[in-house]
Amino acid sequence: MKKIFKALDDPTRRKILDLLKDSDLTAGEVADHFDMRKPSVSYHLDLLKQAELVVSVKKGQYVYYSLSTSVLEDIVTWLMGLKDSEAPSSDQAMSD
Amino acid sequence: MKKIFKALDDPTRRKILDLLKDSDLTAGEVADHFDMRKPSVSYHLDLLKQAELVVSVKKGQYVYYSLSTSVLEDIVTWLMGLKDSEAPSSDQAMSD
DNA sequence: TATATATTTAGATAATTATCTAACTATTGA
DNA sequence: TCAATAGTTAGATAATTATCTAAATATATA
Repeated sequence: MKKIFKALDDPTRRKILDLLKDSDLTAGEVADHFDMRKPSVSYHLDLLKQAELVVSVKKGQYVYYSLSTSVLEDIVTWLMGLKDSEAPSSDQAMSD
Repeated sequence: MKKIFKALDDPTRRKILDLLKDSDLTAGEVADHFDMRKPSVSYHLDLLKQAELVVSVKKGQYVYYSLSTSVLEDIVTWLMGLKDSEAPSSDQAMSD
């Protein structure tokens, strides 16, 4: 969870996720959407990968990135848990 | 959304939200749950307040904090939007 | 009124993060 | 084989963030 929250706390990374929502993209194609050097975009892609929000597949000289949103389950569950405070509090340590 | 993602990207603040899920607390009571000085906790409470994830009410010399999760709607909607648009590519077809 | 308690504000500092340039690896194709 | 292209890694730096101590504000109470 820690890494996912961190990954989501950045406008560039959130925009990358939105882009990948529409279609898989190479690292270069992702970079084309930003006014930023490629190594910086690579850095953001790496953080998204660490959070397991994206996966990458190398095809020849290209690296394709695509969304992988199964890890969002936990976060959505936690957020919904905040919303109905009357729920039985199975107090697991997601906060750390 | 920016401020909400920022507010959520910290273990102390996430734990504060979990605490407030169970009951409203004064700033001091919140601080008691952490190995951290009161001004630091006050700082975190302020960020949560800026994100409108908590509200505070002063009663005498105490300040009570409570959860205010309506702003989570947007985030949950956005997250679910990412999930829904999964797999535009060569992945497995959905089973019927 | 004076003192204690609860909380926040101000200012300093250490830690973390995002960005850059330069250099490196891997792959393609002439 | 060599040059071009795609992408990442390394190292430096600026910006942001989390923490602390000291001081300020507000309230309660003896």
